[in-house]
Amino acid sequence: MSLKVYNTLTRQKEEFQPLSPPQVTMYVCGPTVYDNAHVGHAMSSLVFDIIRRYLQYRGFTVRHVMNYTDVDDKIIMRAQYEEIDAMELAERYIVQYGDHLADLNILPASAYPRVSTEMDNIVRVVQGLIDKGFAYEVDGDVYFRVAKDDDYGKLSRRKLEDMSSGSRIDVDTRKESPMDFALWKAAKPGEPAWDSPWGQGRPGWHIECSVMTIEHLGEQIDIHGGGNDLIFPHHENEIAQSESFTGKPFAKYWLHNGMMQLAGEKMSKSLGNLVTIKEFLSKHEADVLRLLVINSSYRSPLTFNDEVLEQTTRALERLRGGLKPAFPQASGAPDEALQSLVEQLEKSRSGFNESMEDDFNSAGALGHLFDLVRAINQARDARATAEQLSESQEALEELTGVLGLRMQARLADETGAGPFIDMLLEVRKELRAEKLWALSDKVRDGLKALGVLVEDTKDGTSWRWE
RNA sequence: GGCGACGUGGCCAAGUGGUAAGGCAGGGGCCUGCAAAGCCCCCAUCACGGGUUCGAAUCCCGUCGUCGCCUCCA
Repeated sequence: MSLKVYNTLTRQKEEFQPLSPPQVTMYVCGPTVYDNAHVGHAMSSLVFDIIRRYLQYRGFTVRHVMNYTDVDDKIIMRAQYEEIDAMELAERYIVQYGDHLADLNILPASAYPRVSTEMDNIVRVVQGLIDKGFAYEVDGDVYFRVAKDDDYGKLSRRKLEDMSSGSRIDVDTRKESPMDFALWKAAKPGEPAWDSPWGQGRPGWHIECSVMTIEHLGEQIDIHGGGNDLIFPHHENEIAQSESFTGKPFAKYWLHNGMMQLAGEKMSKSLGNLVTIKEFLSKHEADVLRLLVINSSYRSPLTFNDEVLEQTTRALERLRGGLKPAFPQASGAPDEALQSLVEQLEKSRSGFNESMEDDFNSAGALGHLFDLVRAINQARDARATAEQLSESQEALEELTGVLGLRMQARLADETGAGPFIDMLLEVRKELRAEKLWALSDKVRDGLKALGVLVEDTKDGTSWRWE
């Protein structure tokens, strides 16, 4: 099999061939830390976590870097408003985002560089661009000279002429071209500032990612990822800076995730239509968000609303149901039942792989896992023993694990209520033996009201948190 | 205005040339004291109009609609 990935740069699926296998270098643009992160940010981190996990499952060694933008206009404005230090504000949200990543079961990156810790490198690269004629200084600002970069616009497929005509950018007459963008901005009074050959100032937005990529992964990398709202201008400018500086192709594959949609619109801070990760996790399990992401193409917009969350929660229950144990008194399933389980396991495993090979088609892969769940349930119903189910259930755990699902339902003893619930169910068992249905149902309904689902089977009664 | 993406059953969503995965919801049945869970069965011809082809949801043209980027944004 061969892995195909959709490359924004070429607008087509290409065979994935890293520069020096089995090593894969991947840089993903992280958040600007000035406020609570929302589920759209989580989506992006989840998408690239799934990609990373699949690459590792497939035998690649992934070096993964995600940055935090901790020097930025909005951080400064917010800090001034709250009357605290800008770095302190950024630190607060960096810590919070790190917690979110852990809560969401996202594998730790190899490095989390920040603008504030890369300042020397940034200055060095900006100076290098000036030296090579790709940038110029005006009144303490440094701008990238777009006209000097002959393939500028190749990622977003824009032509300079098209852009300047319809431009909404205020024309800064000091710039040679309206499309020239800032590499370094002179400090205004009261703003955080760093020393540079052009005076006190701070970096422009795009340069940090070029510098961090080169510093932490090298001048040429395999995968550069981020939301598709970053294609222009951010990634376009990264390419311009990096390739002008190094003279080499920058990232081989550009991967972009679609936007989270709330009420038909992109979820964003500026539109104010957002659900923070904190809010989400207070109401739902992390696996629900991950399953939502898995169940559609990472490149497409993702519908996010209460109805879909409800559906996804149910789907997660079903998926986990495949891991329920064999019946305690199971005596063994007939050969043909076991045979069809084995066949479905093979089909599901190969189907899963084929789907994921096709540009990480996790939704297709998930479909094959649900087929496996059904087969396991059928075998269990046919009295398969734990031993007879184990191979399939282990495969289900392995493959859902590749997608990063934890598959752990809320633990029974999490609240310490387990022994009390067990005792109630023991009493209920006696009530049922006496056929006192009204009373036994009262116990079940009462527990249900407290979030405990009671299920009777031939082999006894089990319960779980709703 | 420029560039790009998308429009599949009630909802979410795979599938990009050979006659529509999966999940949720719904209907019927089995099981069950009842329920829950599980199992079985049923439930779409793919926005619309042309065209190419033996054959199209899948390719081309047009129309309508939705969304994204062009300004900070995952």
